[in-house]
Amino acid sequence: MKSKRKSAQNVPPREGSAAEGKRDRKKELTKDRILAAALELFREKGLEGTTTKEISQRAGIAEGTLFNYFRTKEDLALFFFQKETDDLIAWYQGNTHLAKASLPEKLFAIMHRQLEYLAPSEDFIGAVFFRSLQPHSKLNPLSLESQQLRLRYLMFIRGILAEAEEKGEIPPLGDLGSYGVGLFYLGVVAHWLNDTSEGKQKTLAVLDRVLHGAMRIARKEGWEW
Amino acid sequence: MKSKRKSAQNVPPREGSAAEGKRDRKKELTKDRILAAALELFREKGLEGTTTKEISQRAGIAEGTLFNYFRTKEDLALFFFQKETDDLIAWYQGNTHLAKASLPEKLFAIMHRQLEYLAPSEDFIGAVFFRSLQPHSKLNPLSLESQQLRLRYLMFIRGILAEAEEKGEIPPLGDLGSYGVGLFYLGVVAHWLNDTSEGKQKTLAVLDRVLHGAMRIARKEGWEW
DNA sequence: CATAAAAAATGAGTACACTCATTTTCTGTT
DNA sequence: AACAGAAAATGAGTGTACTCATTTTTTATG
Repeated sequence: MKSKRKSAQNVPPREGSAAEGKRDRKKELTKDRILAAALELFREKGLEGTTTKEISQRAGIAEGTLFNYFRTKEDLALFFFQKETDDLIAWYQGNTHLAKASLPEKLFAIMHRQLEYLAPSEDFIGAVFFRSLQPHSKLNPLSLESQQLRLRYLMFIRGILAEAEEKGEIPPLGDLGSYGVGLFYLGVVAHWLNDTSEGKQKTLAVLDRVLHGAMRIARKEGWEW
Repeated sequence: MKSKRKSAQNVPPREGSAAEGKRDRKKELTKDRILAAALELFREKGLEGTTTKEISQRAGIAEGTLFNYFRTKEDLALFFFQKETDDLIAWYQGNTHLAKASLPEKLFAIMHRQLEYLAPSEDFIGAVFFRSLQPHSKLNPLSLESQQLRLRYLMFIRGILAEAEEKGEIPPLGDLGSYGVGLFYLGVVAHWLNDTSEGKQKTLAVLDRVLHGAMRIARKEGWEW
C-alpha cells in the first residue's frame, strides 16, 4: 500500500535501549487506532452489535490484523479494564488530598471514580466485567490476563487497607480484607448496572451507607470470626 | 389464546389433567432429548466446546429444531439453573429436619447442596452463571428469563429469612437481606469455581465461618446502618 | 545498495450460532 | 375418511469471529 522506502542512512537503533525503530512506532500506532475505533464502536453499538470487520475498517487495517493484536474481541474489550485499573492507581497516588481521608472516604472515592469512568460504556461493560470472573479452565485457556488484572486490583486495595491498619482505623484483616472489598466492588457494579435512578444516586447512597456501616462493624467486632 | 378444545364426540386424551395429545407428548419428548444431549455434551466438552450441530445430532433432530425450543445456546445452558432452583426449593420444603435448624445451618445446607448439584458441571457452569448477572439491555434483549430466575431465588431466600425473623434469630432485614444473601452466594460460587483444594473444603470452611460470623454481627449490631 | 531474515499485514477461507422459507406431521371438523 | 388449518420439523442459507498460508514491510548485515 505505501511505497515509502527507506534509503539507507546508517543510523542503527541501539539494542536493548528504549530507542524505538520505525517498526515499533508503527505497531503502537496501529494498536492505538484499533483501540480508539473499538471504544467508539462499543459505546455506539455495544459489544455484540459491533463486528470485528467494522472495527478494522474504522481503524484502517485488514480484519486479520486485528487478531495479531488481540486474541479475541473479548480481549480487546477487556483491555479497557486494564487501562481503567492503571489509571485508577495513578489517580489515587497523585491525589494527596485523599491520602489523609478516612478509609470509607477513600473507598467511596475510589469506587465512585470507577463508576464515573465506566459510565459512558455502561451498555457494553457488563458483558465483559462479569465474564472476567470466570476461572482459568482447560477448555477455555484465555482468562489469564483477567486473572492478572484482578490480582493487580487486589494488591492495590490491600495497600489501602494496610494504610488504614497502620493508622489504627481497622484491625488487621489479612488478604481476606482485600478479597472482601473486591467482592463488594463486584456487588456495587452489579447494582450500578441495574440502577435506573437518576444519576445512579441509589447506588451511591447504598455505597456510602454500607461502607460506613462496615467500618463500625469492623471496629466493634474486630473481625475475629 | 384460543379455548376451543376437545369435543364430546371425540375420544379425548386421558393423560393426566392437562389433556395431552400426541403433539404435546412428542414435544416434551423432544425437549427432554435436547436437554439430555446438551447436558451430556456440556459436561464432556464444555459450553464453548460443544456445537449446536452436535447437540441436535445426539438428540436426533435437525439443527433448526433446537432453536424452536431454545432461543440461544446460552438459554439452553441457563435452563439447568432453572431446574436447579426448582429442585432446590422442592428439596428444602420436603426436608422436615432442616425446618428446625438455625439460620446459618439452613443457609449452609442450601448452599452446600447447590454446590454439590453444580459440581459435575463445574467446567461449564461459570460461563453461564456470571452471564446471568447482566442486566436487560436494548442491545441484548435476552436475559428476561434469568431475571425471573433470580427473582424466584430471592423470594425463596426471603421466605427463609422471614422464618428466622419470626423466631427472633435476626432483626428484620427487609429485601436487603435476601439481596445480600444472593450476592453472598455469588461470591461463594466465584470462590468455589477457583477453589482447587481437595473436595472444595476451603470454600466450605469459609462458608461456614462467614455465615456464623455474620449471624453474630446481625444479632449484636442489629443491622441498623 | 543488495540481500536475507524477521516482523507485520493481509484477506480468502473455516466453523459456528442462528434464521427462515418450505415441508411434514398432527388435530378438529364434516 | 377426507380435508384444511395449525404446529412442528427441516436444512440450506447468512453473518460473524477467528485462522493461516501468503505477501509486504522493516531491519540487519556484507
